[in-house]
Amino acid sequence: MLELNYIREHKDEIIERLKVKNFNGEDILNRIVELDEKRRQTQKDRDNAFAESKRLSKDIGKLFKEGKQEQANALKENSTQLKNESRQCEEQLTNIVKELNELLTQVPNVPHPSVPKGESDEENKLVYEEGPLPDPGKDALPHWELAKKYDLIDFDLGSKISGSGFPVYKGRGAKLQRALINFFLAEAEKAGYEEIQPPLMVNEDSAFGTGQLPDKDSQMYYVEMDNMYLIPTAEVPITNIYRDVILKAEDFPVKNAAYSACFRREAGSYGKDVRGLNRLHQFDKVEIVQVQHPGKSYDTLEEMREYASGILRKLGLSFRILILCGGDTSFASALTYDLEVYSGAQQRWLEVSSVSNFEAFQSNRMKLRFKDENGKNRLAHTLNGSALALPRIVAALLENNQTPDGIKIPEALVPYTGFETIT
RNA sequence: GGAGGGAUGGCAGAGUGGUCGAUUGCGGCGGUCUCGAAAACCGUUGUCCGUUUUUAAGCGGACCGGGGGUUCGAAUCCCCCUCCCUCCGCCA
Repeated sequence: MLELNYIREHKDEIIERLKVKNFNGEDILNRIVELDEKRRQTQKDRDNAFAESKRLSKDIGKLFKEGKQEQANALKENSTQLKNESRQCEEQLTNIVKELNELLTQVPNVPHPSVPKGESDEENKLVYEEGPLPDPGKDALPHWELAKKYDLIDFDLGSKISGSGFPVYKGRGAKLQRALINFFLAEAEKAGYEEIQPPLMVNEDSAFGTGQLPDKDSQMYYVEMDNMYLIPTAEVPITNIYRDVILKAEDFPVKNAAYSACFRREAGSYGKDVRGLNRLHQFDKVEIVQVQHPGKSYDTLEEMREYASGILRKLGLSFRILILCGGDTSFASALTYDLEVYSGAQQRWLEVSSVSNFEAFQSNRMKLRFKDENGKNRLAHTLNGSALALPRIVAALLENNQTPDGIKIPEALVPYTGFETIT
């Protein structure tokens, strides 16, 4: 949610910049400014009426104490009248604020100047590439074949138990998952992130705070009986730790890491995108979250991007980094980097990490603030990134490291798996 | 799931219809004292919205878990919800 003050003063600039996200904000922002104006006028009227009736009530109380019943009763009538007036104002005000908030929650975050205009992921901008493209050879098998061959993952079994998109990891497949999670968490700890184990279901306030609601609710699994949502990422519970919190400047940077299962409905996905591990309804991920001073959040974004890159490097995976174009940047994000690894057998790039700066967009929704040098409360900036999402890492590792003698486990991972090859 | 008790300012804890945004203690901040510190003493101490003179400050309004109601007036009375505690039941 954008700050009202900011909208008031930068309306035209915001409208212009939102075009990069293909969002036409002219009508909605004009209406917001108009409602804001109305809100302030109405509040003034209401406050004046309230102030007056408050004064009267005090007088009435005094008169009663002095035993002057009749005078008091006379004043009562005045007071009742005033109350009716102020009640009308109050009602108007409630309606105005309600509409204002509804509109405000519909405006996406303003993209950073470096975000290119574009419709879809095809227009994302390549900013970095590292390592040779892996070539496992002509006879290379895609990961779903390898998973079957070595009995690592059973997709059919998952379908039986739950449905498509819920794979069952078995034996060394399960162990590989556990090894990756431990490796990622150990790396995060080394980098100064405090580990958190969050709830996997969240309430409405939390889902709203990070921006999943009201816009993306069809992407989340919803437990109607208890009005809870299964988390699509640990970002949601972790960032919401700081909802309604006022931090001290010296708390920055707040750094948390969490492993969690993630649940996504992925309505509308189809074809090669959902083959094997490419897109799942349930998957594992280690997420890193930082809360940072507004002046430093972009340095932090670079740091987090570099951190995720470092893990890929340690796993020996070639990767590239893209800046998402406006159309592909999420509702709440101002700037997002995607990290992609090359999947040798599928011969395509797979997104394994997404690192974003939300600036004050989430903070404003969840009232995450800090006391600045002058003792004033200001909104903090929030950032998060995957470090990393497991399934596509597994896909790339299996495909790129396949040899006639089996699948080689990257050296950095061996201490965690306890085996060097899958044969 | 059933029965009961509770939710007040950073924390602890008063307040059950009338100048209560709220007694008090602790903590925090500033000061006196001191070479310095402790102790003691004095002062100060939240959040949000609006507004005025466009630093800072003053003024108006809201906020005693959340929402609604009664009343001229509610932290205090009534209703609904959430969370916490105790006991019973169930249970990984």
